[in-house]
Amino acid sequence: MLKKRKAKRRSGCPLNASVEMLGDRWSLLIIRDMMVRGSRTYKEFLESDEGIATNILADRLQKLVAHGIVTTEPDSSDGRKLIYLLTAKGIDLAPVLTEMVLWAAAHEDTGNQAIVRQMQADKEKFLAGVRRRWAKSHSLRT
Amino acid sequence: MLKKRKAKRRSGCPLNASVEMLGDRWSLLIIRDMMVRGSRTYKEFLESDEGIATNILADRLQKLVAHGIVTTEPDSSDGRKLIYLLTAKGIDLAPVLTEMVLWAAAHEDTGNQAIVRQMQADKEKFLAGVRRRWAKSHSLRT
DNA sequence: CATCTTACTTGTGAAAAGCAAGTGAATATA
DNA sequence: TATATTCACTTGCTTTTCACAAGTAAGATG
Repeated sequence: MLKKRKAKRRSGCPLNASVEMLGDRWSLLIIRDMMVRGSRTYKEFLESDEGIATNILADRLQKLVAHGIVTTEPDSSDGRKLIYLLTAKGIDLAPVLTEMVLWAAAHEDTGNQAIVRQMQADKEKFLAGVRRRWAKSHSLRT
Repeated sequence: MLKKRKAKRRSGCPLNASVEMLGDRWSLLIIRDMMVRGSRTYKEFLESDEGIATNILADRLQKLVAHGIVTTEPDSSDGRKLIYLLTAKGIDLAPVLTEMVLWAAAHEDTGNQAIVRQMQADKEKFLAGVRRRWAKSHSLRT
């Protein structure tokens, strides 16, 4: 399969860059699964609440890896498994996810009130916690 | 054309709610145009750097209105024009846009360094400025 | 009145999403 | 060791969405 060369951007605006990498119905949910639910394997992503189709999941993971948001490594104890991990760039999306969660929680009727209240109460503390937990369990890679 | 009844959510997660409203390649750019470029009419949106197709723009505006992020009012001095305005819910997206801009600016090679530096230097001050300017010129509506 | 603007809609082909089923390597089980 | 199962995907097919070009109706302009 041919690797696509750096598809050129529609504009130089940083928001446009973000939207081109993350602006679809699945990418941010996959990142959420890694960040807050601790998902690390293909199968775990497939089992998330929203029910992503398997071919779409494969495509999104590949794009996230291509964008340097996610990396993979083989599972040392099971040769079939591939472990997906957030890079530093991926972890840096935590504030974006947080603001999106707070916005929806403020304006829509959604669930997960417990975690939302924690975010509201102290955003910075919440983010520090996410980063610390991730660093501890995975050791960040570029 | 039949109006779709409240399409049911894939899950109750607030992030999913956000992604279902904003997770596409154009919605956030339209909001950016309103928030930072001051675009208010169909024609102004059409002229944005990224070059949105006219039918897609019509569709996205309609969805943003349906989600209560944007409202419209007739232009009193030109009966052809419709003025699009952000609601309070729409303005509350400022922190989301800010974090997405800062993330891309930190990790990608993008333009608009001036505004990015201002955001970095003092996020809260920047957001307060956006809200104040908007309130002054448009008077927020729900 | 003729022309131009504005905010769309329509038609068409291409691309992406969604669903079901299948594949092949690695592992667990009898 | 033979068989079944798990895992990470592919493949094929249908449906939906996107993108580009063209067209239209209401209102403004000269």
